[in-house]
Amino acid sequence: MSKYHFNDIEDKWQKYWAKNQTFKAENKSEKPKYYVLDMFPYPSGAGLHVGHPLGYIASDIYTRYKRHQGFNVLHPQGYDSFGLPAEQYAIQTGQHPAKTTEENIARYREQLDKLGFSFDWSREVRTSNPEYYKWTQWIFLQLFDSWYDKDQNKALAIEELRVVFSSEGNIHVNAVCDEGIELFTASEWLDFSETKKQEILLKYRLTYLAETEVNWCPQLGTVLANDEIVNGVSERGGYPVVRKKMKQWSMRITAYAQRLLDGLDKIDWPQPLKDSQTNWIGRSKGSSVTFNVKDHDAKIDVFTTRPDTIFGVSFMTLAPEHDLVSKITTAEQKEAVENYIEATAKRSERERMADVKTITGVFTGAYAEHPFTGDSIPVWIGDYVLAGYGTGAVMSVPCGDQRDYDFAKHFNLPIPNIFKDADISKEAYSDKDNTIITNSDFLNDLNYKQATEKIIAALEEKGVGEGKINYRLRDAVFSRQRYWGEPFPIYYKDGMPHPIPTECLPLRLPEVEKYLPTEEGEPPLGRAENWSWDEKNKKIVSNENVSPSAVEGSSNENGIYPLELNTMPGWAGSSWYFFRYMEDEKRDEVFASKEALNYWKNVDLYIGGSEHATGHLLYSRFWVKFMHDRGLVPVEEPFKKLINQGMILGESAFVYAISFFQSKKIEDNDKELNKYLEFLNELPDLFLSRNKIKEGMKLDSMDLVSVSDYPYKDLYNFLKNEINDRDIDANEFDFNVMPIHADVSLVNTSNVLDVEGFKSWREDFKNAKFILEEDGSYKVGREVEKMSKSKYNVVNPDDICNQYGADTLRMYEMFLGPLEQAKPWNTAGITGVHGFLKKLWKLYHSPFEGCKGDVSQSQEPNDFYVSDEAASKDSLKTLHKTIKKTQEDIEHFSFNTSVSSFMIAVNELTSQNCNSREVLEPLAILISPYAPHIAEELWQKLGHSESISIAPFPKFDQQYLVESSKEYPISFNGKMRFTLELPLDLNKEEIESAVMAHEKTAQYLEGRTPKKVIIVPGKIVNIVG
RNA sequence: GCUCGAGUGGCGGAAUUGGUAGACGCGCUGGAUUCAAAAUCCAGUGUUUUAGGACGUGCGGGUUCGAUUCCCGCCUCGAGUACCA
Repeated sequence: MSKYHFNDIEDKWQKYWAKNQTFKAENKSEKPKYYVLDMFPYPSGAGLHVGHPLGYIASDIYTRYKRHQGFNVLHPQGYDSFGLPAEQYAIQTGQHPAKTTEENIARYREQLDKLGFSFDWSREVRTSNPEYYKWTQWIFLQLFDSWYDKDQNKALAIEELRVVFSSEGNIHVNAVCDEGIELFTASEWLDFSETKKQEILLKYRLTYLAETEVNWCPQLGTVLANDEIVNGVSERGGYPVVRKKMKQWSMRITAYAQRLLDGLDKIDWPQPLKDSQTNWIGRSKGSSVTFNVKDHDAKIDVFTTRPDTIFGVSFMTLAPEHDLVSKITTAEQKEAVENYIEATAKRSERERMADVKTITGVFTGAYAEHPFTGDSIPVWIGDYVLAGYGTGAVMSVPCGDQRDYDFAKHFNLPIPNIFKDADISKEAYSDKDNTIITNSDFLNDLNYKQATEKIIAALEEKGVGEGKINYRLRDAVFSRQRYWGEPFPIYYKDGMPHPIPTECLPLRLPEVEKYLPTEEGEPPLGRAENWSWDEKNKKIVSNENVSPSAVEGSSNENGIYPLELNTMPGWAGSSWYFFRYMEDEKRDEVFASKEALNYWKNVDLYIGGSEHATGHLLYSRFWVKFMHDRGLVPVEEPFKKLINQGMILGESAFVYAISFFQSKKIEDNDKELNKYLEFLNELPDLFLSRNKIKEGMKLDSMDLVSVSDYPYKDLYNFLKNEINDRDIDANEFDFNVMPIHADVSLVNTSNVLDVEGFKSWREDFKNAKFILEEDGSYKVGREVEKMSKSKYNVVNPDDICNQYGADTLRMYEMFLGPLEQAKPWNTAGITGVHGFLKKLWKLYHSPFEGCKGDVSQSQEPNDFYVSDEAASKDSLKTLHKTIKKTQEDIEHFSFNTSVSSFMIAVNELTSQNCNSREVLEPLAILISPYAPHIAEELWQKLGHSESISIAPFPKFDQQYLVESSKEYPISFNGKMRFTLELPLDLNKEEIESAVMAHEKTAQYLEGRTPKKVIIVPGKIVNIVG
């Protein structure tokens, strides 16, 4: 008999798809295109758990649906294969990261293949492959070769800048560039040495080398970008991060701040994701104000969002790192200021964050001059002012800003009030909307908006400020002091970076004998012996050939120069990979051909986690905008629609370890004390079953509980037994309870622990003892947490596939709940979905009693059998209802509800004894995006020789759903009391008379006359009264 | 603190523009089948009750004939962000 042998079926079709290249996308097609992409995985050594494929399943369903709809779909997959974990592993084991990466990828691929995804693997990319990173390096050089023109609001070739410099100097150049660039004329430019020219150009390049304050992580031995730091520690590993000045490559992403903000309106992304990018970019509108420092030839520039409060300034605060500090500090204050700077530099970022309440600062002794009143304003330094934001200086208006207020209170500085009728005795008044300015000269009696307009005009007229927009977004540090990343195609000549000619790319990672920094503190590439560039012969040569004179730029140089030792960060390769997939044939010649780029354009649907909100998703948008400016790609946004899949959480299991402590008062009696300590030392590990823990008891704490007071006597009895005939009192003990993760595979669905399995699970639990429930079992506690190896709550998809099949796993993951929501995994529930697939299988096989058609054709009971006779009206209704629902659900990414509707359909068709081809054929297509293997198998049995994957999606026909009557809910005062079946063609009056004539109506009215009768034909009847 | 999201049975979750709350599945209870188990099938399953009903979508108000859905005010949980001038 033909049972549902899912393992055989799935194996068969996975082989068939691979062999026939069923899912290969065409770059030339009559069909409309559609591009579905998953955020590509980092191939970690741990392999996949059931949480990882969630997004892949969703995108695969959508992909397969689009194919049924007649689209030419591009659905590729690859690996983000450069990264820290492989390198950390290499440091520990000495294995080349390329090797472990290769192994991890093989494992990932095997796991992915088992799930039946319809990826076009012929287009796979790996960011660590030289054929791929060749183009990452190439794009880097394009950035190196570009500057940002604010007038045209786009990136232009650096060559154009040289032309402008040669003809008119830099006076009229309006570029996004380093601050404080000296002005020069055309003739001065032409007289500059080439090195000087390079130095100047570097200040304009979109990727540039500069001494910047970076986040340095000593444990990882590398700098980190802002988005790689979570709560003041490194995202990977959780190591502390300190601030340090270093010469680093940076990306001038700030040039694109406004466009990155504006572009958000044009893309269909989840609002929370857009919000977090908006916040990250952090646009604020205000103005700059310049204050002269008294008795010094110095000016303090500040940025403020409240220029209207300028008459409320009572002091100024500089960041301790501010350049002016050393210049303006008076002799008397010198020592205090220096001590303060030293103290703040020592504090790590984390300490500064954890401790926002302590107010610290020092007076510099200097005074600034108020631009309007001419008053003297004391200049302080304080670490509440950040060096990296705005100008690193603020005009402090204590009456309007809470931090300034707190600072003023703490140091007894004056708090002048410039707000009409505002109470500032307890806190600052920061309510912009109800502001009326007073005590402010020409701003008196104006509101916030009027005052702001007027003061900006006044500042501009006086030449001491202007309206300005400020962004929180910083330029992105692009150097990493690591091995396993893309080498920069850069060498250093006379201290200036020079690009490797593009025809020489890729610049391959050199071999090193260790993956650690050098003894001199250089990055790992400093260990490479052949890591110098021969400019004349255009090749990599041994470092021995570099003559010291070459580095210093003397005249007798030999043309051989040292190569850059840093590598690129993880986001380099992931910022453009979606374009690489578009190209299938000319990958050697271009990163992607014009034809491919113009055909596929951008990703129509992108699915991945929300953790990439301010990293990958922002950098990709930046690179795409840049590439668009330089004419490399036709689009300005990479991902048209984006969906964040929610995390699948694990259900951790806990056992409860008991620790005993002696509580007997023993005074100066070592012997007595030792007796107890010795006994405690010899006690085996003890675990308490879940229900033996007193309700409300504190776990994981040092609050001890007395054994003799504990309501369950098991602990006392345990001790008594262990004490045996020793001279120790079992009542003289306290204990506490520590929950410990147990591996979920040791626990069954009723939360009962496999005690023997647990003892052999870990060596240190070998002799463990257990206090069991009354029924003799050990029950674990459960808690929903992130799925992770360290919490022992990982469920492996391979196991699920072996036991239930990939189709079941796919459907179950969808069935768990809405795609975007986080939800706990519970293996127990999978039987429902598995049972559904069995029922579906049966629908095409078992000749039911009373089924239509000639049953004798079927040779055996349970053989495949589908009738060619017309389906019943009910079955057609079921089918079309399901077509409608499925289509709507897929288009709204509501995959959980469509699984329900399949279940309903199969339940209904089963009870209708339906076995008509007319219904069962389209049903197979409907289900095929979700459960492709079983659908292919049924499709083949239905007599088709081609894959079901391109069968046209069934057409919904309204006529099968037309009802002639409706079961009306009859409500009294809004409460439904009974239902009444009435023809749908009745008008309001007819419905009313039918309802009023009904005996139950009279019963519920109890003789009252209805005040009102609400009738919505086809919906409801509500009687009020 | 700020921004965003979410609160519905024992559990995961349904409910189109306000119109029969709890679809579907798990779990649980009872039954059929079986030597027994698995598997399968059937029935029941929000709470409460004096069996008519009453109460029920985080809490308190409001709009409405009618509110899980709309409005106002709170509470709790989760995510992001963190002195941003």
